[in-house]
Order: sequence, then structure tokens, then C-alpha cells
Amino acid sequence: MRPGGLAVLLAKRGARPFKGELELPGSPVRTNEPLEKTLRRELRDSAGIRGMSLEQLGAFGEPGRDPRGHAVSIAYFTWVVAEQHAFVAGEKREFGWHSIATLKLNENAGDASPLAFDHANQIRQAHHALRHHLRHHIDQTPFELVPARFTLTELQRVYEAIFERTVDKRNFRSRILTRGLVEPVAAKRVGNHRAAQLYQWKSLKRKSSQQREEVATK
Amino acid sequence: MRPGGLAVLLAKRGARPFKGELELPGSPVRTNEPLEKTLRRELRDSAGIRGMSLEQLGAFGEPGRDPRGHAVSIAYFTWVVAEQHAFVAGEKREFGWHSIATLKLNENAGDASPLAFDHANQIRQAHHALRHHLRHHIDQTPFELVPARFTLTELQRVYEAIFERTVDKRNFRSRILTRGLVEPVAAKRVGNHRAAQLYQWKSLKRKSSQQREEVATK
DNA sequence: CCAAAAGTGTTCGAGTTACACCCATGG
DNA sequence: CCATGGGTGTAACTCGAACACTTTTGG
Repeated sequence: MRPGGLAVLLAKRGARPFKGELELPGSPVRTNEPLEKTLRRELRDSAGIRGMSLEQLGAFGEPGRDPRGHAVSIAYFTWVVAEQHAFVAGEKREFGWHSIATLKLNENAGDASPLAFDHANQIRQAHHALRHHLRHHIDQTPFELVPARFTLTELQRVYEAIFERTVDKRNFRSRILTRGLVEPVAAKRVGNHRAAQLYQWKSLKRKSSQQREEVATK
Repeated sequence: MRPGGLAVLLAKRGARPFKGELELPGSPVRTNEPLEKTLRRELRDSAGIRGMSLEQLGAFGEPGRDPRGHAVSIAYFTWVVAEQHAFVAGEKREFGWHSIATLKLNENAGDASPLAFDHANQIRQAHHALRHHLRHHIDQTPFELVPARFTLTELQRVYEAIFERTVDKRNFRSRILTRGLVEPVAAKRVGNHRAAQLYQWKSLKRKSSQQREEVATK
């Protein structure tokens, strides 16, 4: 996957229904298992991925979304640097990153998308929620947008991928810097052309994925 | 309930656990029943309330939130003009409006709140979500904030109740009016002192409670 | 030396905030 | 006539958007 690309981690279904189609990873919730933990277990056990923050997207419970019978799913979403969460190939299921562009989620006309169940819909909603988070709660997103140390251009590429448009370099940099979200580290990224300043998130300004408390005054 | 007050519709539990404590209305989801419909059925059957828009708050599935065993609840919230959704007293359960101030939800220290299960937490989150909605999606809230025809002061009182602070009259009015959300009707509210202009929401600017489509450019 | 990415300021419009006085009406 | 709520404008500030050139480096 090219850096900054917007992609979704999907698995190929091995069983009916929707055999051979792509689906979001998931698993039935076990008794006395927190919802989030269910997903972490599934990601760990069947793809070897662990340690990301999760945000709840919502519950999906329309009858008919699962042909086998009425099922309610609780969906979570996150954003990670793919290179830092490489899945273990073929451990249990066939996982892969799928570019959101090629999934053609917005073909609301035909069912052109190769996605099982209502997962195309869930991905669309997650994309919205992600943008919403970044637009309104940048200062407390738990998402792993970039590696620990990053250049501002790298961060900008991520924004451009998520919002699916180019953003102005000067505006972006001044916005990020004046908000005091990042701080420069004593190192530069060399190798491309002119060396670029590396930054890191200012510590503890960002929430860890447990509780939140919205500030009343915007 | 006094106009503009922020209150929650609660029922007194008749059974253990939490017998005698207050709880949010709810009911188990039936097979092949959409989640929203479950709640509408419950509100209709046990309180005689119907016809409000619902927004999903999220799923709550921590083990231990129900002492009887692991249970996952999907919570919804809305905002209505209480006078227009009078519940039928004593039909099945003992319902009542409870001022959010007297519920003491923010006593995060002791468990002073008389609420069953994790419902105090759910109400707190719903309050946040409500504010968030009004702050960011005023032009498309499906909520019934005020009766069909209202004065700007009445609308302002609702905002003040929800945000729990006073707002400036001139700023509020110009904001509402310049956004073109409301239009004056050919009538005034008389009786208090100087007669007040009545307004109504501009038709079809506001979504009905089915689908949404967030505008990308804020 | 040149291609490519890094880095840097200013101006404009829109929206939000703070703030004070006159008007109409009912009692 | 007076108490009460209805109604109005302006100035300062903040934030986001548009926009172009110089600097550094590797090849």
C-alpha cells in the first residue's frame, strides 16, 4: 500500500453466505466478554494484529443484513499505520488491505461492491466518523495517524487521504503548529531532497482510548 | 416540568435487581425486529408515547453492567417537547420526567444517583451527544426542540437548558436568522408582555429520521 | 545545475463574542 | 406608570481559505 493511501483491512470469506466475498473482521461476542475485547481477540487470533485503539461506530441490527438470521453487530473503527500493524498472512483467514477507492463504496446504484453483508455501509459510515473525529476532535484523537516521529508533510498526506482532497501546505502547517499539537524533535528525515524536520505528538494531550470528557466550550 | 427544563423520561423498576430505582425505558430485541422498532414498541406499549425521531447513542456491553448476566444494550436518545408526548400514567410502568440537575449525574465520586444499571452513564453520554448534534448539525437535527410554532426566546431557552449556560440574546437571534433555519409566521404570541413574533422551521431543510449524508465541506 | 521537496506570511471574508438601550404590552 | 419580556447594531477578534516564492539537498 502506498503511504497515505486509504485502505480497509478485509478478509475473504471462506464460508457461505457470501463465500469468496470480502468482509470486515469480526466474531461473535462471548459471554462476559467486553465488546471491544471481542474484536481485539479476533484481530489477534486470526490476523496477529494487536494494540490499536478502537472507537465504537454503532450497532447494526436490521433484519435481513445476515441471510442466516437476525444478527446484531457492534462495529468499531480505527486508523493505523498499516506498516506498523502488518497482519500475519494466512494464519486463519486471508486478510488484505483494500483501497477504499477500488472498493467503489459510493456506487449506491448497483451492488457493484464485492462486500459481504452490510459491510460496505459500515465502511462508509466509519469513513464519515473518521473525518468527523479529525475535524472536530483533532486534539484528542486516539488514532495512530502517523508513526511516532513524522514530518509535517507526512501528516498532511494522511489528512489528504482521509478527506480525499488536497490541502494547502501553509495553512495545514500553521494550523497544526499553532494548536500546539506537535513538537519538533532533534532530528531530520534525510534522503529525499531537502531534509525535513521531524515532529512528535505532544505527550498526554491526546487521550488514550478509554474515557473522554468533552469540553463544554467547544 | 417547567418549560425549557432538561429532564429525562425514566421508569421506576418494579423487579429486582435495582427494584425501586429509576431506569431508562427499554426492552429485549425480538428476532427480526429492527433495533429502533424495539424501542418504539416499548415506548408505545408501556407509556403510550409514539412518533419521535431516535438517534443511536451506541452499544453498552460491559460484563457486570447487568447483575443478572452479560447483556448488551443498544441505547437511543432524542429530545422532545414533553408536553407534546405526555406519557400514559401507570399503563404498565411508573414513568416520570426527572430533571437532569436533581439526578446528580456528575457525582462521579459516590454512587449517589438513584439510577439502575449503567443508565447514569448512558444519560451522561446522551447529553453529550445531544449538545454535539446541536453544535455541529443544527441545520439537520431531527429533534423536536420546540413546538411547531415558537418564539425565538423559547428556542433560546431550550438551547440554554441543553448547554446549561445562558446565551446572548442578540447573538443567538442573529445566528438563527442569518442561517435561514426559521421563518416568521403571520402570528404573534400574546399574553406575557410585549407580543412576540412566532416562527416555524423552514420546511424540508431538516432531515427526517431515516438516513443522513454529511457534507464534506463542513 | 536542476529537479524535487521543505519551508515560510499576508490578506480577505465569515463567523463568534461582548456589549446597552429602546419598545410594546399587561396589570 | 412601571415592570417585564421583546427586539435591535456594532466593533474586536478568531479561524479558515487563497495564494507564490525561496531554500536545501541528492543525483
